[in-house]
Amino acid sequence: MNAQLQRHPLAAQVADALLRRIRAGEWSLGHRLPAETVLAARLGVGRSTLREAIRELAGKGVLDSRQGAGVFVTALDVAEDWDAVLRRADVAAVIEARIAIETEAAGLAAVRRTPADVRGLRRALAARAPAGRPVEGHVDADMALHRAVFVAAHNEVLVELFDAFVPRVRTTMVHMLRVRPLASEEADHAAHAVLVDAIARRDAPAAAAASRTHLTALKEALA
Amino acid sequence: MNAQLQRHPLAAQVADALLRRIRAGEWSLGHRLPAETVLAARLGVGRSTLREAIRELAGKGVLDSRQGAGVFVTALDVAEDWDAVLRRADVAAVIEARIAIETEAAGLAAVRRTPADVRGLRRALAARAPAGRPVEGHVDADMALHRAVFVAAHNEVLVELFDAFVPRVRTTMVHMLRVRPLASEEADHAAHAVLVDAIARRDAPAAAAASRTHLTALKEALA
DNA sequence: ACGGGAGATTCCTCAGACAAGTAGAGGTGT
DNA sequence: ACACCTCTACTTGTCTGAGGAATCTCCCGT
Repeated sequence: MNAQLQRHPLAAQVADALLRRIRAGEWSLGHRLPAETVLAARLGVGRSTLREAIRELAGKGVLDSRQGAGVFVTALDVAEDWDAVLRRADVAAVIEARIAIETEAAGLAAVRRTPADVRGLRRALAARAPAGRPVEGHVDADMALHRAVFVAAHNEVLVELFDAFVPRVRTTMVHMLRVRPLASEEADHAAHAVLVDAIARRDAPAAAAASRTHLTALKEALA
Repeated sequence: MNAQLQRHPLAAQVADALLRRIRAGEWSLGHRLPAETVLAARLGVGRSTLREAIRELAGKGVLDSRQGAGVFVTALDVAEDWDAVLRRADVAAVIEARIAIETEAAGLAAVRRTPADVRGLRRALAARAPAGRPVEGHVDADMALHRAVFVAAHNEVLVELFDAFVPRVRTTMVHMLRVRPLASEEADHAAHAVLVDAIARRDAPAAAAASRTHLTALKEALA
């Protein structure tokens, strides 16, 4: 009953318990759950708490409640979220995957970039420059520049992949920069300028190489 | 589904409204929302209704509420289903993303492969060989070989990425091979053998290059 | 300048009441 | 016997009020 770790709110605990029982097959797909008042009493929680747990699972797409009819099971398990996979994974593995997609994106961007893309890249590069800001601001500006590279590559799948990586990479970088700030702001900025210039002059190998060098250094800094 | 005819409960409407305002930038990433009592009054709904809306968004991973602190924005949009993204995306874009992760994986595999990995690769290569089978069987054997490369790279994120790509790539390849079978079975098999050999003798550049030429040819065949 | 404590703020949980919607039982007319 | 209608029991939806627990802020003493 009383779990030693109470850090999760009761509603979240109830949601977990329900999901576990659904997975176990207690209520199969399409089946109706017991009425809220009954289920709440059986679980020993208030009806509001149970309702919030149901809402949480509804948000995940597992349950669906219809007024007057009942609460129904619409899925047996949650589609695994990429964010969850990345959170669980090793930081080095995440960076390696990022190297994979970003070097390729840099090469494609050098080939496909439009004048508007180049303007966007230069603007993001300039926004990255100011020093002495809070760490979050710097990291966000950095992320914006890297995203601009993917946009210039004109490949929606790669952009989506990068976006999936952002939350995990962002928190890791913020944490790292707090513990150990960059040795040289200028060198870091110069490395990014090299990448943007390579894309601007359509030099695909140079763009890919610049991207790889930068990210490999990042990987070693974080490992 | 008859979602368009269904009248949404108030809580669901509130959840949609909140998500829309979050996307619009009214509350940025990491920012705190107004207190429940304030927000409920402003929206003209009861606190429990607002709380259920918050729970629903928490289930989607957009919001996170901490007792005593407040409700915070943890993501700007809902993690979209990857299968849906890939289904919608251009085939060429999918293959390009696959090139990105697979060339990198081939290079890493050449560095990190264990003797067991090499055995697995050779077994998968042999299983790929037999001709005159139904198309699906051939494609599945091909996928198994490519997956073995990712396994040998020892990077869980890359493996997960490949697995996410499999359904889409598989159906496309099956379709293509039905319309226009391979010109030369032997040449195709030889290309894969080159890749496996490069990994076996720890030649990372050769492995990456072999992977890239093979997949680029595939991309042009499908485009 | 630094640490500690009290108060304010915020979310968490419960209970009760009534409204709104659904589904099935049972009656009615043909 | 069959189709249709109504009525009722049940279920979810919404609101209000209360008190508890966790957190943050600010002031105070050292």
